[in-house]
Amino acid sequence: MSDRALEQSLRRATRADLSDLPIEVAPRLLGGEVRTTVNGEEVHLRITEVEAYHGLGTGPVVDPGSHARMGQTARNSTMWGHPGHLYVYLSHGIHSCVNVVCGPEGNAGGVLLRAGEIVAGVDVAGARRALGERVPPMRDLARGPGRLGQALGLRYPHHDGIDAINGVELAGARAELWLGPPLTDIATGPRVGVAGIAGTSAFPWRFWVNGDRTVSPFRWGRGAAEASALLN
DNA sequence: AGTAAGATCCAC
DNA sequence: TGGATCTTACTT
Repeated sequence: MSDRALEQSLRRATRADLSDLPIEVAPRLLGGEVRTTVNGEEVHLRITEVEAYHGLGTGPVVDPGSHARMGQTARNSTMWGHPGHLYVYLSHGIHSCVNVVCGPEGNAGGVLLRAGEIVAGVDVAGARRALGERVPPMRDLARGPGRLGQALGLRYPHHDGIDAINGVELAGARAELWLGPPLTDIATGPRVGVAGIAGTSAFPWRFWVNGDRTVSPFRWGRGAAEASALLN
């Protein structure tokens, strides 16, 4: 299928698409797109890698790796908001990472967008990602959650909570979420950089497009390799 | 009030 | 492999 035909098979996500548990919604986002317009500059990102995060009481098992594991706080309150809003948080004091809020209304949950391919607005994304003179190669423009957030132009705290269903402007930005037909070749595994048991195969809540070059490399979280060895 | 760790990235 | 950089949440 041509890129144009593929693009035309996409449709705007609805709230209903995102009202199931994060582990159910996460694989549905693969092959879809996030489109942002920030300060008049538009970028389209094809999603190739995601991770599901639950909240306290969301789903049949507690997720010890989620920001929402301890209940609602000022930082994570967006995770309790409407499905289709974006939870943007600051990682390591530097990187703005983007989640799609999902799950039954009133429950916390989200899907972290970990990597993707820039399919429109490559120049804009490249300029945002450039460090000095050096512009990263195409493959690395949105490979990893920090890079992805930067490429899309979404930043903490200004854009935390932005509505990607209705495309409501917030702090000079608009965001849209588009979904495609279900993909058949999806891989799963432990989440990247998540500490302890939550970062092991006991929580195979990372989903990616099998064989896609833009998927980020795997890395154990603190204590996760040790915990994984004990699982046997 | 102090501190440790964090859903990361980049250069050495 | 370690430094950047800062917020959050837990400890004293």
